[in-house]
Amino acid sequence: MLYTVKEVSNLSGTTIKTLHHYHKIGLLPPSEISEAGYRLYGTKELERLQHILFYRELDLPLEQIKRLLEGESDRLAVLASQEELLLRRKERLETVIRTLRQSKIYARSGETMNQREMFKGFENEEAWKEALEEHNRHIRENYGHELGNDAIDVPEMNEQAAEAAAFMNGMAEALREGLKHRDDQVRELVHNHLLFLNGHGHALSAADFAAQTEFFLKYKNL
Amino acid sequence: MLYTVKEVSNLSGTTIKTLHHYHKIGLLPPSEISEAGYRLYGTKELERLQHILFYRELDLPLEQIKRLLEGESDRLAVLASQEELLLRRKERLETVIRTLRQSKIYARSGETMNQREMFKGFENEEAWKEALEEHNRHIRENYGHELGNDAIDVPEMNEQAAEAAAFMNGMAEALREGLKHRDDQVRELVHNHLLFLNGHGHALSAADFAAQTEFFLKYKNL
DNA sequence: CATAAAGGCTCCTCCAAGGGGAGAGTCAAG
DNA sequence: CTTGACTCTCCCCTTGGAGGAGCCTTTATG
Repeated sequence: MLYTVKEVSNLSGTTIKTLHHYHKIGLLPPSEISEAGYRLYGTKELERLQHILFYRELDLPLEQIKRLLEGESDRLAVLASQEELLLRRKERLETVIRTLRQSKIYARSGETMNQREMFKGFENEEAWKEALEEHNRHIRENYGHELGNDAIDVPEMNEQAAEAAAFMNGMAEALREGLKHRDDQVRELVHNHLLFLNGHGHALSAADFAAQTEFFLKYKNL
Repeated sequence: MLYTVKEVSNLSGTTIKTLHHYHKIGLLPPSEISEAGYRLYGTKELERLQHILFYRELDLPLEQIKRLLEGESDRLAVLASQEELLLRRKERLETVIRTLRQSKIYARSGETMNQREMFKGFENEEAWKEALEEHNRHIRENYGHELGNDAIDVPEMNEQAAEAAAFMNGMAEALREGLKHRDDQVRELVHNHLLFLNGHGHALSAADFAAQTEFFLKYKNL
């Protein structure tokens, strides 16, 4: 099966101009050229284009993409390294979003923000990696465990996260609607939460939980 | 406090050349120019630069960024709309990553992948631009009622869940290791948690949070 | 005070990654 | 065989800066 420029363009979302360009610079030559000079692309080329788009999502210069693709012919290996880079990119984006949210809080309060903090996430690559380190340290220190690069059991994490979110949302709802009417509901909510925690390696008794909440009370004036 | 080009550059991660450029095109004029012709930037300019960088993260052309910033002088409104766009961007990135993972599965199995599916997340450029257009219209008209959360934002939900899980795990860890040694750490944990909640539309003050935990105490005997 | 290093300015050229459009050939259907 | 949708090449244009030359300003130091 061979595709014309327009078909490839429609499939991939790139423009015909871009395909011309990629041909000209030798990044994506068509598999075949018809007698009339029409570019025709096959499956291999579609795969290569997909690789190119993944790399482009990371803002790599085309020249570098070309070298990367020429150096590595194993599609699976390319995909794996691209995945890692895209995840880093996502983390960067998340840092930017966190920065934005911090800025909103400061803007609302009318305070001025630390100038360094204002630009977290925008730094250049090196500073960016440092920031990631710092972030990981921050997470480690504040939340007591690695969210970073170690082997994390993702489904397990997701399950925990879903439970925690459900618990938090449930509590929030209970608070909004007035606790008095919902004693039983909240009791069950807390109970389930404790069961869940215990079922996931957190040996947390109700008494401990109460101690935790007592502890919170010391910090009313945060 | 005024900053020279180099200082702004270091703070923000932009180059001096970029600052020159933004001055030349009128996107970010310095607040003041010294007798010797040196550019000097104040806090307002840093904030504007931050806005610019947020928009640039979305690949908006500088010309459009200029118009957007000129049309809107309320920092909080700008930040709110930028947050929405960045979340959409993150969603797009997540789609791309999903596509990549799907591709890995196919590559491993040796099967060929549906050509449409191969480019999920990329093909969306048009829809993405339309969304931006729509958003621009939105910001031009009014942004008074952006607080109403209509549909459920799935990535947003996931982030909330992850934060809640991290918070819970952190607290559990702190409990296990003994709270006394970690007062400051826990204080910060709670503080960050509150910041996070506030950043996500839960108008929860420290006092409210304390009230909530007080409530927990009634259930010591679960 | 002199002097050097570091930082700043303008002006000019260059680059990547395409976009726009002209002018002309090609293909498929009626 | 004509028409409309596609395609080709060629050339110039644009965006968002980067690099460097040549010259001025500020600051630290002996």
